[in-house]
Formats: sequence, structure tokens, C-alpha cells
Amino acid sequence: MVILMSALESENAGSLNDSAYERIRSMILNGSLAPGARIVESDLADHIGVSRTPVRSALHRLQQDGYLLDQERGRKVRLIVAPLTKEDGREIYHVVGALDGLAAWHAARLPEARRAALVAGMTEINETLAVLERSPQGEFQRLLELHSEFHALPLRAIEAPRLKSLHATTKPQADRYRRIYSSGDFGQQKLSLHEHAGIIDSIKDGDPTGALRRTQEHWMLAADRLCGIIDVVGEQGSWRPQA
Amino acid sequence: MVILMSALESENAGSLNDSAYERIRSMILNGSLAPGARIVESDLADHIGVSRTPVRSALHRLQQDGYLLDQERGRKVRLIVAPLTKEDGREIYHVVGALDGLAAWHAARLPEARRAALVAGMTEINETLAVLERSPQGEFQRLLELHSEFHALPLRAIEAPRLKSLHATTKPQADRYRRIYSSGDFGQQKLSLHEHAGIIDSIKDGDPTGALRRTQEHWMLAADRLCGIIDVVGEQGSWRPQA
DNA sequence: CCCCTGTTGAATGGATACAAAACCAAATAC
DNA sequence: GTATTTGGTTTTGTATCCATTCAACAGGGG
Repeated sequence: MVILMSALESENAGSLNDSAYERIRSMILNGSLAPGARIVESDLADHIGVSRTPVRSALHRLQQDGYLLDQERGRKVRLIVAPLTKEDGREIYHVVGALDGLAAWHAARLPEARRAALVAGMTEINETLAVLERSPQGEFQRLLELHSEFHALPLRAIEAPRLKSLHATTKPQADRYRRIYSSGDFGQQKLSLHEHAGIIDSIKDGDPTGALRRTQEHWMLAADRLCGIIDVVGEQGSWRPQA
Repeated sequence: MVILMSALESENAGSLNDSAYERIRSMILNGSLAPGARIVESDLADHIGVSRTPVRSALHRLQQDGYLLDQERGRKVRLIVAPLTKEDGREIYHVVGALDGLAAWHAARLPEARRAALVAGMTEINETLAVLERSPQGEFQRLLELHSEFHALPLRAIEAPRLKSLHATTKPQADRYRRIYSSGDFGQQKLSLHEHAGIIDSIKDGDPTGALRRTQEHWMLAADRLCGIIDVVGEQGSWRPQA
């Protein structure tokens, strides 16, 4: 049987609604929709190649996620891509820390065998990160991906659909900050790896409380580092151009 | 069309989309849309008095929140009201605990004056709860509201729009469980009040870590209590309309 | 020269019309 | 008697159309 799908590019989402959601979201994440940019339904619909209807639904969902904000001008709603502000970045990191911390807590309560497998995976990634860190011109993109992967492992190891769903909507927003600001983060990367090691230990020892605390503290420190960088380079995307 | 007036009747936001979202959500929360019930766009649209368009958007948002699940039958989406299962209840409580814990963490870092005001408010509510607890036939509804209010105070005292928004979508889902199952919770209410006191102390002492830990533990214990009740009374509304 | 106002263009929100997919049931064939 | 197919009905997904309203711009008046 031949599969006819993928009429549109990339991963198939059964409905155009979901497809539009993913498309627009990735446009925001990779920056082709700049922070602060005005959103025009019709333009997006034309760009994506569907009618306004699915785009509308997608925009509402993105607004609820926090990817889009409405600047209340009069009684009508004007959507803009959420600007990247220091305080918002800190908050996002804190929320991700709370969610990831909860995932780590659950992970530390897994049965011995599953925990061992998880710890092995996390250790491997952390070591790869350590290697990549020493080659400073190494692929930046790959470093970010591995970092994300590290934190995704505990979540993936546990059974928690709602947590996963929440994570899937909030974590990418943290990544948006990381992608833009973390070019100055290299100097502090080793700190981060040390924190990772602590998290791994807690999970290995089956210490849920410790895993939670360390994960949460890790993200809070990361938030501080992010804010430090933003203080230096300034807030990117408080401007509002039109692409 | 004179009928359009009726949509704006309740203090609602201007857009029918948001109006439909709120209407349907409250129908789920108060049980007029039972857990496990099939959702039919047209029926809801007729009931609310708007067309399918805003209902559709609202349904997508509710699905993203977790109020609705889709049972994947083919390429089309069949929406049902999320059933109340033990594991889901536990997860929701844990997530709310993570969010509320973060709020408590921030609250414990507020300047002295704000913290004192917050502590005063929380103490007052907790004392009122203690009084209500001793009059066992007291209004059940009021008890739940006060309890929610207690946990809402730290969140309201801090500046965290995203946290507030997340809380606004997840907390009501925990309330759905509380409302249905907590009739058997009376015997353990005093434990809960004791935990509350601990949270208050941490905030009063300006101990963010303690406030976070205690709040999170409080919700985890609450989750255990909830699961205990569900074990006794059985899962309400977890019937799955199979085939 | 600046401000006020009317007009026009554009963008959003909502409704309806239309197509396709899935469920249900009945009838027929084995 | 059972299984399979087929037709109709229900429901969802998408596009288009209409009304409302906001904002920009131009022209006239102070």
C-alpha cells in the first residue's frame, strides 16, 4: 500500500489546523517570524497555502501557549509574536524548571532497572557535551540539541501525558531564548555540566526530592545566566518590524 | 439577527470565541458535560447559540488544555470530555503543585512588607478554614473555594503572567477532581491545614526553597489522599464509550 | 502651518456552504 | 446463522462570504 500523504512538507499532521499550528510555531521558533512582528492572518494563510480558517484556530492556540500576544488596540485584537524580554525569559526558564523537576522526581522513583538505563543515557549525553564543549567552534546547533535531549530523557522515561504535553508547549519557548542569546553562554557551560552530573546522581541514587531540587535549581541558575547575557547584549526583539 | 445579543449576556469578553471557551469550560467543570461524554460541535453551537466557528476554536483550545481528549479513530478527531482517572488526577495535582510551588518560591522572595501582607491573608484564610472544619455540616462549596483562595494568594501577589496563565488552565482541572471526590476528604482536612501553616511559615521567614518544597509536598500528599479516596469510591466517569 | 474630520482600505470575527470521512444499519450472500 | 459489503446519515474539516471596526490618509478649515 502506497502512502499518499505528506502533501505538505515535513511531518504530517492529519488536519490542516495542526499543520498550520506546527508551521507557524516553527516559523516563530526559527525566527522567520521575528519577535514583535505583527501577525496577519491572510498573509500567513497565503504563505502556508491554506485558507484563513485553520490559520485562525492555530493562532488562537499559539496565543494561549504564549507564543503570541495581543496588543489591545481598541476592541479588536492585534496579534504580535511575543517579544523576548528578560523577565519573560526568566519566567519561562523557571516554569520549565518546575516541570522538568517534576519529571526528574518521577524518574527517580522508577524501578532500579529503568533508572539505570535512564542514567546511562543521561551520562552519555553529558559526556558528549563535555567533549563538544572542549572544541569551541563545534557545531553550536548540535550543542543545543544535545542539551535539550539531556533534559528530555527523564520526561520520556516516565508515564505522564499531561506533563509531556505541557512541556511540549513551554520548553520550545525557552529554546527560543536559548537560541538567540546563548552564543555568549560558552564560558559557563561547564558549570551547567556539573549541575547535570548532580541531577544524574540523584536519579541514580533514587532520591526524588534531590532530583527535583537539583533540576529546579539548575534551571533557575540557567535563568540567571540568561538574564546576565541579556543584560549585556540587550533585549533582542523589542522592536517590531514587518517581515 | 436579534439572537446575537444573548451571546454577550454574561459578563463575558467581547469575542464569541472566548465566550464559547468559557461556557464550554464551565460546563465541563460543573459537570453538565460529563466526563467521557462525546462532544458534538453542532450540538454545542446550538446550545450556546453561536455558529460552529467559535465553538471549533474553543474546542481546540480546550483540547490543548487537557479538558478534552480525542480518541483517535481514523483521520478524524472525536472529542470526548477527559475522564477522571486516578492516575490523571495524581498527575494534575503534581503539576499544580509544581506551579504553586514556584509561585510560593517567588512569594518568599518578595520584600518584607508585601510578604507580611500576604502572610496575613493566608493566615486569615487558614484560620477560617479551621473554623469551618469544626462545623462539619458547613457549606462544602465554601470550603473548597476558600482552599482555592488560599493557594491563589501567593500567585496573585507576584508578577508572573505566564505562571498565572498556566495556573488558570490547570488548576480548574484539579478542582474538577476535588469537587467530585473530596466529599470523603473531611477526615484528613486538619492534616492539610497543618501543611498550610508550614507554607505560611516559610514565606514569612523569607525561605524560598522551603516554601517551594513544602507547597510541592503539600500537593503531592493531597494527590495521595485523592488517590486513596478514588480507590475507595472508584473512578467516577471513567467509562469509555468503546465502539 | 497645524489640526480636525470624513472617507476609504484593510484586517478580523463570525456564519454558512460544501466536501470528505466515518459510523451505523440493513440487506444479501455464503 | 454469520460475515461482509453497501448505502445513507452524521459529523468533522475547509473555504468563502459578509459585517464590523480600526487605522491611515487626504482634504478642508481654523
